[in-house]
Amino acid sequence: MLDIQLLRKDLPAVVAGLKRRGFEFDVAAFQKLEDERRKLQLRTEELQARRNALSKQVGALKGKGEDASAVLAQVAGIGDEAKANEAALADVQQRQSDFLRVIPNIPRPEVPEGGSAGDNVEVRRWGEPRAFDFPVKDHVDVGVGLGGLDFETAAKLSGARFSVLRGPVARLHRALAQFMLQVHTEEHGYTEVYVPYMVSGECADGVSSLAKFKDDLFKLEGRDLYLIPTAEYPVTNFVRDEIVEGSRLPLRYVCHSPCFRSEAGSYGKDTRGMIRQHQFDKVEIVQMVRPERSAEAHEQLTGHAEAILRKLGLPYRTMLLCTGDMGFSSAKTYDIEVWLPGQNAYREISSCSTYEAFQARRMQARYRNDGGKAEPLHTLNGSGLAVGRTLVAVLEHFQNADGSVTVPPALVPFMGGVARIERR
RNA sequence: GGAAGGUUGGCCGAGUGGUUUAAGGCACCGGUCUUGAAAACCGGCAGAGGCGCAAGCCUCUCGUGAGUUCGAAUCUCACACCUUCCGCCA
Repeated sequence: MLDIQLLRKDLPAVVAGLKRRGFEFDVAAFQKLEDERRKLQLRTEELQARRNALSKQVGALKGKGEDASAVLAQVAGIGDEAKANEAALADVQQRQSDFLRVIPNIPRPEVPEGGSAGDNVEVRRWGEPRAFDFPVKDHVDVGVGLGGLDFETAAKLSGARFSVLRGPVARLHRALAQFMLQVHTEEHGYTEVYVPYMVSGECADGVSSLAKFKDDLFKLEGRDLYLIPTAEYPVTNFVRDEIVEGSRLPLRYVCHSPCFRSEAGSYGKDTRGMIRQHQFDKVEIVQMVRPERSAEAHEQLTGHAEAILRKLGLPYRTMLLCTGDMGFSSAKTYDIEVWLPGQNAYREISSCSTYEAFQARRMQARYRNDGGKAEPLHTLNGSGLAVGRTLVAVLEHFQNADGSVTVPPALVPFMGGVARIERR
């Protein structure tokens, strides 16, 4: 959520910042809520102050054994009036909060303006798409050919957008997650965490807007619990309602978890294979940092995600998302896109964002700065990486003419020494 | 599912209707002392919000929400969460 102080102090700057991402801030509605709130708050507090002062007099008089009926007569009626005003104030504050919580973050100035993915800017590229001297298959043909990918059984169990993995392909999937955890914990300084795969609505609204995006989530029937669409949901909420000592920052967590998404708005997209599923695994990296360190941490975290692809030998490019392609809570996002020979295209395999204080304000996550004051910390996260899509990239990039797949050297230790997956 | 106990500031903890302006301690910050450090001593120290040029003043918050009252951390009701025990269970 945006800083309401900033809205009061410099509304034009907020309006201009949001306009860059195509969001029209309703100035008139905000001003109306502000005026109403201010009036009610002043009146309410005045009444409360009067009631408190008079009640104190009653206490003093009764303590001395004197007659308090004159003061009691004065205070009569103030209580009811105060209560009516309190209720009206609570109502307008709720409406103001509802209004603010569906407003997206303001993009950082260096984020390019644009309306769609076509306006994203490539910032770097690593590796060369492999040249094949045989007809390239996509991951579905490679995986099914190996007997390791089975969408028919998955459909029988759960319908579309699920997959079943078998044998060495299932193990390769596990090896990828293990490898990523290994690199992030041993080389990048993250602490591994295991978390609930369901979170409360309050947690969901802490990282994004539940009101806006609840259709993208799977909700448990009759309970205020949602299946997590990413480990960002539980992990970022570690610091919800906390004041973290400044000396403990930065906090760095890595979490391997399944992710559940309804893909409500993507009915026709990527229906083939395991690119877009209702359930997929992801290794997520999360940081909580001091505000002055967040820009640097964002670059670093993006580099941590890229490192996985380099170690695997998978070509990729890194895109700076334009204002129109960014997520609701993000101030700046890099997408890492891996080369998929089967699609002859770069496809998103990681999204690395800095939220600055946007999520922290929603979550009431603060740290104690050097002056001893509590202020919102900054949160960041990125996929490091999406395991399912990494499996897709490995199957396609390392496929051989005979239908086998070479295991990337970095993964061999996690495959029990197996260097090549062949049809059995 | 049943029963009992509990929830107070960054942490621990006192507080059963009115000088409570939430005691005291720990941690933290500043200072005195010291070659330096520790100890000791002195001082500071919750959060959110409003009004104000400012100094400052005011309001709210003792798990959450209602209620009783002139006045609630304290009394009543509901709910959430935690702990322990019983039952069930991977």
